Amino acid sequence: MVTQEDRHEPIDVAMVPEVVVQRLPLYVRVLGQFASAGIEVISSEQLGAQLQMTPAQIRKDLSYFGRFGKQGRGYDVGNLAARLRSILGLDERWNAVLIGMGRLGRAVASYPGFEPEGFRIVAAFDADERLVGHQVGSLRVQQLSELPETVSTRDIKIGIVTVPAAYAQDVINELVRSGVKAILNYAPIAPSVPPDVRVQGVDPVMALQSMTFYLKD
Amino acid sequence: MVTQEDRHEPIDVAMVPEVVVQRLPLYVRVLGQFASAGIEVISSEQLGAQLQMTPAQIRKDLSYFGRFGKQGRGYDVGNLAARLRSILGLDERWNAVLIGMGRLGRAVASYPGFEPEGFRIVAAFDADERLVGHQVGSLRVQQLSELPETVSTRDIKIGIVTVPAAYAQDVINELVRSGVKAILNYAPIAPSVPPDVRVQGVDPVMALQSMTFYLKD
DNA sequence: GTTTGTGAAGGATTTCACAGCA
DNA sequence: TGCTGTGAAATCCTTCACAAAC
Repeated sequence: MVTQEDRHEPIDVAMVPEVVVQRLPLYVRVLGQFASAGIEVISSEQLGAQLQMTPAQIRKDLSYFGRFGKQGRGYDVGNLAARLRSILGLDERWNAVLIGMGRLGRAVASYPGFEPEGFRIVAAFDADERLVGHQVGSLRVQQLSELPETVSTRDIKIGIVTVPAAYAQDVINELVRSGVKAILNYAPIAPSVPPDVRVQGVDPVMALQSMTFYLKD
Repeated sequence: MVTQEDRHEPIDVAMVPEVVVQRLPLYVRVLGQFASAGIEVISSEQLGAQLQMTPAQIRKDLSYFGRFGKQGRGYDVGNLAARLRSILGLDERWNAVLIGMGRLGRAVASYPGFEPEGFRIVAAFDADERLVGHQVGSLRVQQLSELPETVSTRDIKIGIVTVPAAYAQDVINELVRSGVKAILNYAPIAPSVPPDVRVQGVDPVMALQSMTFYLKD
């Protein structure tokens, strides 16, 4: 028998505002924190207090995906976290390629935060001949010409770019041509990509630069 | 004589939407790219094409801060970049403290991207006694108890947090108590801070997690 | 002719406020 | 009673469209 709660209404991706999708990982995070603290049920009020947002926004955000709470009680922390992970596709494992094996690339390759969240870097590339063939952790650095082959045979949808700014757009173009659909860009540039490809920048300098506006008195 | 262009209308910070402030560093970036390419004048149309946004949005964003363009011509790349840098406070130098000198902290300490943009890490801290006193680049690792003193004597408004998730909220509380007003948080948590303190997270995992929503077919 | 700067219109997101359920 | 889920209202943000400037 299929109950209200069990039913997985297929989510119409286009109906969900992007800002809402951006906040989902945040909810997953904070639910994890509450779970670690042994809290099993939580209200939108409490979540809002922790995240410094209004309870209404949290409830509205969640309502795009289903009905996860119980009136008079709140949300089951573990269940809500699991549902959100599933909605985000975090119950799958995602293979990624890493391009650029300089200082930054090696730091990213050895970052221990990806694996426990289901992201695995399965191949590494560099344009520098001298690096090709070297072993970095469990990865052997490949030459860029092997990229399309690797992406398609290993079903890779994610590319991570850690090359110098001057090469980043070219590398991103290569990733796109190879069929990658999501790019995590560490290079300090504003890249151009086709509309069906997503880019997220990881850029500590830009993050600082937007805060200084509020710091100058 | 004070012309229209020279006049620095004092910007009412509260009047500027936050989204606009977030985009300013992006404009600075892309203007830099155009400058490097030897381009001296640029239209909102061209800027919009590069950034994949509408020309109207760029013009509207800039209009919050002044009138920087010339009708029929466009914007002087160098001048606009300089004006935006000044608006963001990027013509000042900003001192920052770094807390957490483990693997990630050392990588951040040696990241060469901060200095050329006016951000300088002037002090480093770690709770681990065994690290205190060690030299990391030009920084001597200090014990956390010296944080308030260092923040106030060296006029530090920015804190960079690279401690493990479990300690991050405590460290952020310490930074806030010491008087830091902007925090760059590398820890995978959603921290709470008072409303007069800004936080920006640098979180590659969350960036990936919001893209997978669109990847699952 | 070209492109800016900007009110006004349109669209998107957030918040309100309350019916409905546990 | 307490809290969710959600239409409707309010607010915020983007885009339009055009007068003014070069």
